[in-house]
Amino acid sequence: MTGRPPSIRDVAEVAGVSTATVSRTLSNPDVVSEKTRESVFHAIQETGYRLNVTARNLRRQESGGIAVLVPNLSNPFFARILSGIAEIMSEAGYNVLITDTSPMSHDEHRFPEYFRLNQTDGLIILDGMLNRELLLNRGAPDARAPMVFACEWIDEIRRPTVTIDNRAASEMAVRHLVRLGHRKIGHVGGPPDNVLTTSRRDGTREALRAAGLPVRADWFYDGDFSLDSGAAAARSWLASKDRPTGIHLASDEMAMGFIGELHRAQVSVPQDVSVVGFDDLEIAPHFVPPLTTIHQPRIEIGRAAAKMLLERMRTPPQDRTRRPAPRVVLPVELVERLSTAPPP
Amino acid sequence: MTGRPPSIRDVAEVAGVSTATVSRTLSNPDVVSEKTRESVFHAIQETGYRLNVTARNLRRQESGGIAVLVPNLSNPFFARILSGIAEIMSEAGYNVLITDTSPMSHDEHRFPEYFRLNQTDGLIILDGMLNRELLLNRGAPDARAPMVFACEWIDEIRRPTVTIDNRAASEMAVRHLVRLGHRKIGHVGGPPDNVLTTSRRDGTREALRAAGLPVRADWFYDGDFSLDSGAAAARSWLASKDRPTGIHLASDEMAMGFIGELHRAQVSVPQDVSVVGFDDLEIAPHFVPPLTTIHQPRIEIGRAAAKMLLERMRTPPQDRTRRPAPRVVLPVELVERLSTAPPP
DNA sequence: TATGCCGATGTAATGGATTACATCAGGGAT
DNA sequence: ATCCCTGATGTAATCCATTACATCGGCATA
Repeated sequence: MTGRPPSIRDVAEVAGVSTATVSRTLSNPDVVSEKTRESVFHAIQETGYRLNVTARNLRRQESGGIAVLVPNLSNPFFARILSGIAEIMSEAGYNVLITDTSPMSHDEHRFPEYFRLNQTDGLIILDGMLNRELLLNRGAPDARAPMVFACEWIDEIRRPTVTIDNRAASEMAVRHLVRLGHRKIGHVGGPPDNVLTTSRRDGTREALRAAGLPVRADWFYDGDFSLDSGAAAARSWLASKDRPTGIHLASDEMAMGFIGELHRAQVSVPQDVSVVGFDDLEIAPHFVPPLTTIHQPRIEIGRAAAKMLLERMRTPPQDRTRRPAPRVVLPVELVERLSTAPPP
Repeated sequence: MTGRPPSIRDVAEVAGVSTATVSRTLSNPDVVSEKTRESVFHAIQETGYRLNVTARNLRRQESGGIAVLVPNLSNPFFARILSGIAEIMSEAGYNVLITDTSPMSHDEHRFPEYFRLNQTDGLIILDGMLNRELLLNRGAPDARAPMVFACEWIDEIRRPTVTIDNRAASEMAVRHLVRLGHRKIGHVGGPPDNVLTTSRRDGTREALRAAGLPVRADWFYDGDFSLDSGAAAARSWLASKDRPTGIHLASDEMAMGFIGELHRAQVSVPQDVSVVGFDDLEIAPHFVPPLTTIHQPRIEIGRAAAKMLLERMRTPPQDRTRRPAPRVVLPVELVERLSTAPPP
């Protein structure tokens, strides 16, 4: 009874037209006469026909999907960015393949799989630490593949980017501490080679310098954006003699890990030390204490990246390389909550 | 210079064999002679050939991908489950399409898109509130499509499931409060019709009954698993006269929202009220105070669901409907941290 | 009436890999 | 020497939708 699913042929037969007409009715309704159009739609109803996307993709030399490369899916920071991407992309009829790159970095072997030709029509990259050569040479998406960076980026690779002004954002964070009266201000950065780490650290330094405050190496702790690394930074802070009274951490997760660890040591925020995070995760306003932080418009970042990629996919390759890669910078804002106060 | 990418034909030509042999070399190396195999591999190297997955999928009547239906991507609970799924699935050569169902529930219209025939070879469903009929009748994955449920499930749909024993888990949570000496215990549940809500609430009731404690309707608050709903529950708690001294909330996010809101009202946990969550999110040990909660083996849930789906996809349809749907129940444990203490 | 054009539709090639079936060569058995 | 069998390989149909090109009918203009 239920043989194979109905194909365009069956529809054509029922409607009494050729397969070409059915196809046209579906992808370009205006070119067929109204009478035909109706009988085709009717035949589609009757047969229960559904387009075979794979066949279309094969013929059109597309894949119907795009891939998003996320450095770490467990980081809640990315969820809303992905929502934004998925929203725009599925509206445009694309599938969104989400790929966590963290296993790849250690297992280069599997990497090119994700780039198999025809596997994806485009790439949104949220991970600035991917192996450059791998990205450009080996795996199939040769230098001409539509590709946009969001949040993070890679300097040597000239591609459209959607970012925020990380430097200015960290400056804002630090200025806020300065404004509250802090004179001893520290910083916890992300992983060493990350572009965000660099810009945020530079912003922090710049703001300190502008305020005439010391930039002390022993007040600049290392982290990796994770909760645990925030806790580790807290331990360093506790261990030092001359402690900063205000700290700006390059991610909310670190800020929360930091505060959590201090709490365990009976040190309270903001009474004993003020904390400014970065990201404004959903949980930030619910944390104890509610976190002062830099708000990133994450859904917007995702949407903007998706739109940019769509545009990029629509422009023919030769035009693509010619024009300079557009750079969108979205605005951020400081959200003042209760993890900051005047110094003790 | 760079025409279209090399196809199996080009390889065949270079290797001096037929396309059939190339295909066999790739998908079934044992049947070709060693000499041929070598020359084919060599030709692949030389031409830079990559398999066109779309063509293979068309021919094999597969899609090469599976879809995961997540109720809410922003909920950090799902990240590790997705990691587990992706790990197993990409090992097996499948793409993983992650789909947030929250826009769908309101926009039924778009729903069937995701189920287009040949769009996915299987489904992992983490959302027990999907429209049953939609799932079974309309969209293409007619009743025979490989489909497994994880975390949540739908009673009327008999499919393999990977779950935890939610009822027993909540019993554990409540027993812990009882053991600490609490006699007035409340509960905050998830969204009304959710299967998890029901089982966890039942577990809570059962444990109270077993301990000879009152099950008071005014101590059972409504929530929806979100941070905000936890905060709302806290406001209800604050507003009531006769307050429970211990609360078990059906998700960590709610527990954190609850604690955060209480903190704002100068009520502290666990001094004034003890809190037990559910899930053991990454942030739970870093929260202030560190959260006592039920640990769910989330990566394992993801892995198990993926393995089950793979097996399901391998068994022919007729066998599939015949055999009873397997049910895997993974163990949970109570993690005692600092959000619980004896009652004031 | 003949010519030309346009809109609507059909015909058939195409995309790339898979695989049922056909073929062929070589070894072993009689 | 003949026949059969087996392992290796080739031939060609197939999966389904798309689209360049061909065709056809009808209307308008000369």
